[in-house]
Amino acid sequence: MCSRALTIGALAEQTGCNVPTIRYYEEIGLLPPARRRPGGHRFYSEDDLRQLTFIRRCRDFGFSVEQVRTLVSLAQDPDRDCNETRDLAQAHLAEVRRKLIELRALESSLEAFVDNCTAACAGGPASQCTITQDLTGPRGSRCCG
Amino acid sequence: MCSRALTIGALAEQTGCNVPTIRYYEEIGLLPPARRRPGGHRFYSEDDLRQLTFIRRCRDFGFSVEQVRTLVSLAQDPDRDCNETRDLAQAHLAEVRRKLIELRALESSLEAFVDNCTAACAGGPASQCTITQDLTGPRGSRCCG
DNA sequence: CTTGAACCTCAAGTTACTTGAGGTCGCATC
DNA sequence: GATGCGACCTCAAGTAACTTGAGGTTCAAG
Repeated sequence: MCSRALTIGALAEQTGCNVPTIRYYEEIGLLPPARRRPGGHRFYSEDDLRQLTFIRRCRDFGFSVEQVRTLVSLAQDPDRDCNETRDLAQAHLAEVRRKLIELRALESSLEAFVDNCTAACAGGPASQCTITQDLTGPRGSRCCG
Repeated sequence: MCSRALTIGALAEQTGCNVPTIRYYEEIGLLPPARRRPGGHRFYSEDDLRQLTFIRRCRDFGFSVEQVRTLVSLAQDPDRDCNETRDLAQAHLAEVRRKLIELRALESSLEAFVDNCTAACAGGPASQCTITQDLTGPRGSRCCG
């Protein structure tokens, strides 16, 4: 036997979750109800540790809680097809790639803003700042053009 | 004079915001209270259009509503220093770069998962899927190792 | 036996909106 | 002048995924 029991604090530490987050996961049914000590404190096994590590990693990897719920049930049901898991991961990969494209565009816009402002208007009034003007749009203050 | 008045619907269309979002921005004070027709309907000017465009663009660029609030007040106060605007943009740029790094790491992990699963276990039970196993961690099901 | 950290529950707060219910306005048509 | 109907109105509640707070209990050490 090797079931060192973990407190919720120890579990939190080992998984990188916060304590209230673990209780929250239990509340929403992402984790099964924890076993309890006579006094009411939760305790956890190594299996629980593995399961929460899995969940935590999925969340780190950007899966939504609902997606994680699916992944967990997939991982626990030996009859389910592994293609489902892969499809989920693949859909998620596509989403990550879309975000990457957006973020890269955002990065160069911001970079240009900052450089431009430093070069052109450093220290002037904010209403004349090139960043503000770029964001206000090319129409400027013209009217009924 | 050139003040074509816009309905909230037209404003929404031209800025890319949803109608309830505009009302929400008014409610939280990001937009000033709109003027009203006798019947109670809101209407907007070209200036309002420019201001909401600014706000919308800031949001698209990932600034939080609170940051946008600051940017708006900077843009409207001719006495404020433009360096504040630049600093905000720069801080935001740094954050975008952090996210980019994370996302790139995430991308390659997911890519590896998917490729691995396709190559190694396509169609097998999900509990044996390489993705599931990778996410469960290197410890596998060993105990007290 | 006392102290203090860690635990407990329950409720409310957070961000940035979206959705829904139930009712009103304005404009075009008959 | 009635009628239809789409766009508008308000107010309340829902969403994701937690976090924070209040107020009280348990456990382990000294």
